[in-house]
Amino acid sequence: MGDFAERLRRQSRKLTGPRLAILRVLRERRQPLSSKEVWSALPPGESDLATIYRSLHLLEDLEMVRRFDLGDGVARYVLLDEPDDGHHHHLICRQCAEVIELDECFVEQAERQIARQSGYTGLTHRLEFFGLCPKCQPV
Amino acid sequence: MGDFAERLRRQSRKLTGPRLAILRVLRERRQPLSSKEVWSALPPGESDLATIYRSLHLLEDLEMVRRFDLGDGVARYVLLDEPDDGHHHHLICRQCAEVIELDECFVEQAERQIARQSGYTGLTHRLEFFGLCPKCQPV
DNA sequence: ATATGTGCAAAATTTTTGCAATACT
DNA sequence: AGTATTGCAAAAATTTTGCACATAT
Repeated sequence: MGDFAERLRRQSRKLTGPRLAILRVLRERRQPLSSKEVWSALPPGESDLATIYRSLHLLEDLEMVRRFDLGDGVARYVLLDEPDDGHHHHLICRQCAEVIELDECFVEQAERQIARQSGYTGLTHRLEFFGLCPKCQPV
Repeated sequence: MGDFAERLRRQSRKLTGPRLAILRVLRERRQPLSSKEVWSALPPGESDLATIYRSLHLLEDLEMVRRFDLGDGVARYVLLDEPDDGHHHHLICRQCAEVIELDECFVEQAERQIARQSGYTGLTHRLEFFGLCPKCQPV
């Protein structure tokens, strides 16, 4: 966890109790969590929802956390374990929302070609797979 | 536009003024639009925001429209021109939110492999590219 | 010491819902 | 005629903000 302290300090941001707590929750449950879910996971009375919203925004800016839209109107976040964790994609169960990380990424070449053809620069992408995990499949 | 009437009728849903208006707006501006944006695009006093929310939900269920999350907390929608429009991806300018449709999709093989390895079924995916369009690039 | 961050309460935003009146088929 | 849908107003739900106090560096 020392790494996070480091990265916060570098931006003259502080490693506070609430931020640590949030990071811990995101690390335990590895699913994308909404602000409210993080808040419920913390000891009652010991955390403030507004603080969690603010912290998650900050952590997103610092790229310690990644916003993740599941398609209902709620922002969820997952921990990015390493600073430049490279890059991976997700496989998400439509039913139980289990998330599997896929570590390969084969989109890079396509990205280069698209950049060339469109004139766009600074390309990034987001790729997510959805399906039914084995446990959720009808028998 | 007759096609939409057809598809609504088949589900015993009605082709009403507001729905037509919404579809027209989505067809003219081809960008992903939020409920409020659709509402502002319509003659003032002639449309109700709640109706637009309800209509967009319905149209999404009927797969005449597709929900599109740009990452702020606002649901946007684009028209799906054909019933099974196949499948394409988007290239979105981070600055001006211009959207370009990419009609090729090269993810299908990967999808098959992931399904095989993970045991997931019914795989679908979502792939979006982000970048700076030529007009938005710093000189 | 000082800038950054928290907690609380209040506000702003986005989305949903109830119900009587209206419009489509 | 009969059901689906609208419009309005009110409520939920989510997210943001102001400000005095607290905390990390």
